[in-house]
Amino acid sequence: MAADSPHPRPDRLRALPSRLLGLASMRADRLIGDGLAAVGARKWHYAVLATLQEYGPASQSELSRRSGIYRSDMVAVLNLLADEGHVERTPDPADRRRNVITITESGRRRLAHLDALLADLQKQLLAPLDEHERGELVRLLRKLTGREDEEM
Amino acid sequence: MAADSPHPRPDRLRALPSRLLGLASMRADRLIGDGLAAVGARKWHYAVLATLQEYGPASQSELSRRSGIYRSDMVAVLNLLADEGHVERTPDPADRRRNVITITESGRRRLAHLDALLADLQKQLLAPLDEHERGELVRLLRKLTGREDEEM
DNA sequence: GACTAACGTTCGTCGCACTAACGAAGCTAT
DNA sequence: ATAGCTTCGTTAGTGCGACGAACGTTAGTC
Repeated sequence: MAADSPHPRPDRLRALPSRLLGLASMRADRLIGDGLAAVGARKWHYAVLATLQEYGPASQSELSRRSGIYRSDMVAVLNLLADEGHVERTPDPADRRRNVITITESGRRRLAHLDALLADLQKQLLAPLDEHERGELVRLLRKLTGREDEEM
Repeated sequence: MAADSPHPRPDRLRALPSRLLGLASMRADRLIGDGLAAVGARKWHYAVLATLQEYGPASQSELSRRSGIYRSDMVAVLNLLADEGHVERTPDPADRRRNVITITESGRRRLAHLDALLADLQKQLLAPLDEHERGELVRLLRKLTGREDEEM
């Protein structure tokens, strides 16, 4: 191999916040993605189920706004969840443009399962940090993304 | 705006570290991506130029390892940088499989320019955080991604 | 001299964020 | 009432970043 030049200065790349964020996010994505894939789920499935359970039944576009998924992509997610029997999609009698999405009993069980799995994966993800640091990281990220308003 | 439904329970989604990381990273990506695009650059160009300047000339695969870009994708990046005259790609006489990539004077100027731009963008990115918090965030991210070894 | 491995390169895949457009349905105003 | 705007679900498609497969070329190894 070529002479590894002595790198006296730790490069700026390693300290670049945007880069660190990207790196951390990539790891997280992979960890969570793989973990969920192992049980045949994707993060959107979890997001939708959780949103449904917490906010109650909603139309697809409301789900989109609440969960952050584009309504274009919501279709496929709901198709899958409906096929698996985790949600029900019924036309809204009050507004015939809308579908009302409801979580089923099976969906609740699925969500509970995924919740446990997710909790474990988050632990793995944050393993290098101690308890206080984990809290700090979450706080900082919330502040950074403008989500620090609602208390946890 | 739509009636914000009373959400009595702060949902788990908002506090999920992996999700916050993804959100923050997306914002960062966009901010930096747009900022760099405004001057016709991409983050990989910066990464490669910075790596070259800090570690000196190297083969493409070494650049890949050092900067984190896949060697498949390195080709296009170097094509562009070479076309713009920011790097030189010459065959390595010592190993004819390799190319030696060298940063040019023009590349150095470009890098300096991008450095200034990047510094500004990072400031924008971290605007919601105070000085101490920025340091903490970087520290936590480095620890999280296993890059806390080399001091900054 | 045959095997193996690394290098640069091309091509293709996968997932994600996002846009455009469209028919169906609701809302509003004149 | 009807014309015009908006919203909803849906389809299709774009762009990009991360990643894998394979190939010809070249080095090193037995």
